[in-house]
Amino acid sequence: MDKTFQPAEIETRWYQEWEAQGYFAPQGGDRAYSIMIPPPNVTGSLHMGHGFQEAIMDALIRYHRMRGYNTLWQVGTDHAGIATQMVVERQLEAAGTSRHELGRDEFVQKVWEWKEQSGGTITRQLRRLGASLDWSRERFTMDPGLSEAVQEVFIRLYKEGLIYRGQRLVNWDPALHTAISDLEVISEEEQGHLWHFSYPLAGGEGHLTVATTRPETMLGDTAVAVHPEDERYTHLIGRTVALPLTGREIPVIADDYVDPEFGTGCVKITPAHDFNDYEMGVRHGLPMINVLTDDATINDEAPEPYRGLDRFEARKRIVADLDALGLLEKTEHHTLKVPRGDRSGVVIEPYLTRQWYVDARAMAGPAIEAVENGSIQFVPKNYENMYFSWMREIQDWCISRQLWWGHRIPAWYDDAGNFYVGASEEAVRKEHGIAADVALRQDDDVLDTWFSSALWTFSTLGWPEETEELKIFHPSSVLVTGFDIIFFWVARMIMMTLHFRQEVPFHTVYVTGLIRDEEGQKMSKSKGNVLDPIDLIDGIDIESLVKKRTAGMMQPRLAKRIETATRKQFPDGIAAYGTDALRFTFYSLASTGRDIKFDIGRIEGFRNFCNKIWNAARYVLMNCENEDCGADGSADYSLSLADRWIISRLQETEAEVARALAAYRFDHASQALYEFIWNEYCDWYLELSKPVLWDQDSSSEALLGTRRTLIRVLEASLRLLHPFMPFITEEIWQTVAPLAGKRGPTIMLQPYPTADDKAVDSAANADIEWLKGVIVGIRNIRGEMNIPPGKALTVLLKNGSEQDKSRLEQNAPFLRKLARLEQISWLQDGVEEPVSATALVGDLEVLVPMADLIDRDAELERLGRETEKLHKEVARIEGKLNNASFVEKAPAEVVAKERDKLQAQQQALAKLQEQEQRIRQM
RNA sequence: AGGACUAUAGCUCAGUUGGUUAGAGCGCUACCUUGACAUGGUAGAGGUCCCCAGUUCGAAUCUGGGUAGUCCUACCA
Repeated sequence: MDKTFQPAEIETRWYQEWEAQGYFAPQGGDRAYSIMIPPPNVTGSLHMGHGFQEAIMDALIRYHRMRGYNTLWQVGTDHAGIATQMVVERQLEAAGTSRHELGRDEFVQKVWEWKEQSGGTITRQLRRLGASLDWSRERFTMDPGLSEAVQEVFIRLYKEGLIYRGQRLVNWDPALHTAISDLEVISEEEQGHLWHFSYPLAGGEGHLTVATTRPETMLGDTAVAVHPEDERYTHLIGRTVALPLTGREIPVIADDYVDPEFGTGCVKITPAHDFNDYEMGVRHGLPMINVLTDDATINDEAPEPYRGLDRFEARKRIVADLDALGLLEKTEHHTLKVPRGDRSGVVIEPYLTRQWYVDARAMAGPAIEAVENGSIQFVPKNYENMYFSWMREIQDWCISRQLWWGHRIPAWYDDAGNFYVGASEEAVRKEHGIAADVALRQDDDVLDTWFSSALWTFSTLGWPEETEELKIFHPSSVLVTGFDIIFFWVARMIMMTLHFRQEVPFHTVYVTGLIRDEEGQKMSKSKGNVLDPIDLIDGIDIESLVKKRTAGMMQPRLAKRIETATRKQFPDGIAAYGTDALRFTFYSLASTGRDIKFDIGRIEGFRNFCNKIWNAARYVLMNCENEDCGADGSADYSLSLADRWIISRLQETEAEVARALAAYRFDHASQALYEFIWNEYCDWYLELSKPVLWDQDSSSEALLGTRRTLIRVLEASLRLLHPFMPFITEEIWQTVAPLAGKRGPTIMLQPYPTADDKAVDSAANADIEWLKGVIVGIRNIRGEMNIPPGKALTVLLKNGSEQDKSRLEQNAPFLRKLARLEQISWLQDGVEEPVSATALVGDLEVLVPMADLIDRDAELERLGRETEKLHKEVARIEGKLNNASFVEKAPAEVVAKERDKLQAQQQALAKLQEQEQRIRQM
């Protein structure tokens, strides 16, 4: 074995082996456990959020697989309609063409080509993470099978009246030329203006003043509204105003919606271009005049001078023209929320079109109930509130998109404007008796990507067929995802699955926090703070990192800033930490309900942890290979105190890990493992094994007992750790397992260690604590007094109990080795106590005679610090016990505990003060 | 505007039902290449648990009110 752990070669070798051998496929067990991966964008690449979530899923999957569950981790990718289409369109643009030039069929063909070409990236990256996904069952949302499920769902929902087609205002993306759902609109505050315009009353005496942030929509105004009880305006209700620039007259109407306090209390109403105005238009039967085109330029409904102008150009012109007419009263600065498309970034227009909708209100009821009655539980629980509040006010879901990449809507139109929903043109003709000479044209639109994702848990298992897999693996066990897609995906999955399967899609939703950079900023390309999980695994030099972060930047200034910041943070690039270290870092940071600031320092610590494990294994193998380690169980052995103790601690660790995983506390699980392996197995147990292994006089039973324990505890620890660090554990386990009497082609399919209560040995724990106390006490004196580490000390013990005496007798060799002692013995009765530095272990006094090696003043200072601490503590407890109501009201055991504590501390204090006296008299 | 979450060591974070001498990792200081590991070992320093009030014998922990930050939802033209 190398002196340091080298992950790179090990990782690829083992992953290929596992996959080739089919270890990832479900096998065995009556109990099933399944997770459906949130399908990543097929042409995307892995980011830290993926890395984090996949690490968690893989730990759960490996844990259950090892526990003997029939375990499925379903893998697949999403066609990601808008995102993918945009990428390919950009490529076409770069090549000097466009999708419209290609035509629909050829364009879709191009997208498929792009999918074939780049679709492997993310799945390769998933493999690098060690994710034990069942690749033999890989699915894609546009596979024939899944497409069939999509069509089936659409047709059935339509026939049940839960999908309908309607004309209403939608969120229109003028750059992408498609409707999008309300979830895909991001509203953020931006600086804008509030313009006040005069609308003259028809008839010429006076005017109303309206305030607007969007002057261009005035071309489509069909009313002015005031509050019905606003005394300033009640007399005008029912009259009309002459809408400037248009020559139209529009009524003044009354509506509660108007806030008399805001602006002038008069609102211009544009039902075709504003959601609230639309509602009011419907209430009052107002005409709806659409003045925009698909591109958000002014259309022919508007007066001639404005036709063909871009909306923002039109805005300027209208303000200028109104000003010229003396109708612009004032312009105020105003911050407003501007809705932008989450993909395109352009301002979204409320736009009147015909679209397909899912009646989400009807489907939300059972979905709310499933969470209320606990059929589905969110971890952490507070996300349930978020879910409820959204579900209770859910809007109908606009599912049609004016794109070419996606599941085409299974509806056909005839020239008379009738439409028919069915599986195919033939099916539609047959069902509705449409003659062959009647032309039918399929709907041009495709479905929202989330429509197919909503079916993911059951469509991947073969639905609408009643497959065996559906029976076994559905509902799935847990969904692991970020809170940002609870509405997009989780809620819709719950609705769809309940409707079509009459069962929940999953029992638990584990909601992870967001991975942010070390300053708590969201990672984004434009901020240039993105970390690629693969770079943390393989490492990257600074030049490549800078290049990667600044590639494709539109603004050179931004690129410069990113470069400077990157060079400052990573002057030497990023080291290769390996997958296991990265994964363990994710676990250690995964406390629930909290975003994660990813600090690069953490991963280094866990890389070191890998190295520690590696070297511990080297030590164990060095002492066990080619030796009898009790693998066949034939020879007699005896267990030392240390052996019994580490076995006992292993059980406790196993219990702790199980507890943590049951609660999705990966941070606790990782911490328990880290502490056990490093602070107990390596720091203490391996050291305690040395006096046995290196002693010429050790009995063969003792040697065997120690070797046996060394190897078996290591072997079990590797299995315990495997779900979190799959690669290093497999690599070491292959060599270690046979020595521990275990065989198998892979650690992956070995049983997961479970705690054996009978092996918990509290006496051994107490004895080791004593041993540690004595050693640490002596080390402390050595460290504080600057006694050279090589100098062997003579130590005297004083005031010991019978138990102390027997403990010393049994452990003297360990003390000598670990504390570097020449001799350790009891202070003889009647012998003058030498002036010493003192450590206390309970009542036992550990004396290091000062002779000439200890500095008198240094020891006095050290004792001073100790006694000061004790003084404070004694005073604190005395205060408590002198409080009558504490003694009276606190539970007796608490009071007794305080009394014991006080006594112990007082004794300790007295002893140290005595020592202080003796030294002073020197 | 409504709601959720967060505030603990220089930094990143743990802290179960109120009773701990408030912990870990990183960083820092000193010493050490001892036959697994310097990606290491030993020892040490470092905290007004955001503030105020309350409940309680007792509060990092419970309640109320602030302050600061993050996020979600809705939105006034």
